Amino acid sequence: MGRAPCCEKKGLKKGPWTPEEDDKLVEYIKNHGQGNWRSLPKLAGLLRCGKSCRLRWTNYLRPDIKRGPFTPEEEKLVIQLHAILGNRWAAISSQLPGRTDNEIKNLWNTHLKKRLLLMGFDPITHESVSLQNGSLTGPPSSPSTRHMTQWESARLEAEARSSKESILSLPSSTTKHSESDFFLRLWNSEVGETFRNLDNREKPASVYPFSSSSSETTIETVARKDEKECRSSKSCTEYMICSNSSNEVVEDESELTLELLLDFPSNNNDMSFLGHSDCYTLYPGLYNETSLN
DNA sequence: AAACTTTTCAACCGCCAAATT
DNA sequence: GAATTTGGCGGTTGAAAAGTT
Repeated sequence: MGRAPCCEKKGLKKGPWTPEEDDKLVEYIKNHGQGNWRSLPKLAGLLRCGKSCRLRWTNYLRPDIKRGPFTPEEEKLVIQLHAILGNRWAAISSQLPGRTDNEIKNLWNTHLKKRLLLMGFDPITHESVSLQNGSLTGPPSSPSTRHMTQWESARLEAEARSSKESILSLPSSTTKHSESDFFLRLWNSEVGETFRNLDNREKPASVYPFSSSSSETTIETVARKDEKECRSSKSCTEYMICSNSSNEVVEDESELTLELLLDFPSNNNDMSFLGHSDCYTLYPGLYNETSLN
């Protein structure tokens, strides 16, 4: 015998919520907090399914929701995160405070997807493509493999970058340093976790030379401590996109990492490796004023 | 001004993993 | 350990709004 059913299916209201219903839901949650969505409708005097109440609250009524149109910066961030995460809307929205997964999904499907297509990019793989006979053409690759490859490549480069910095004892307080390890914090945050926890069958076979469990714990601590800073910064994703503008698939990542370590600029004053180029050039013209809505 | 088309986005649906009994 | 529900997620739908003819 399991638990009681989530709600009586009969006599429940569906469709758009009325202001009165919204008031009841907000008032109830204000007084009793969220949780136990099953009993909430009855206790709040609503003829709605608990699931419907939860959706209304999380997507519309929550006080921390940022309403209004997306800023160009937010749109850039969504595009960059989508290149890495794919259609993981909840993971993407966790990096945009005040925005819901539903809102981001709608933004993608109604604006960004079309814009990328118009710019000649496949909105699934983010690869440059051309339109022939109304269909996309370009190098074949599985979207999930593409996103995993981008993750792996970006992560390895970020780890190599981090190692280089520690070897050189670069001052940790510099802005560029915090920019460069943003990816590592993202990787060790809940977003990266969705990838780390993927079934091994989906992961490219590889060796992770810097990913000992002890270092993860340390980085995770930093990640939590700096979560606020992370969320307000877009430099990591800018870097990720930049570092993955090539379409090459990483075949031997430990070797690549070694190469990256050895490929350190001979001139120690050259800090260009920290990633400060105009990363949006991956999508040339995408954010020209004329291309914005 | 009316008819038609396209776009937007809130809400629903079904699936799945985790939790509960 | 099986059966069942819950909560969360991504995909899809359809009514309303906006745009076009």
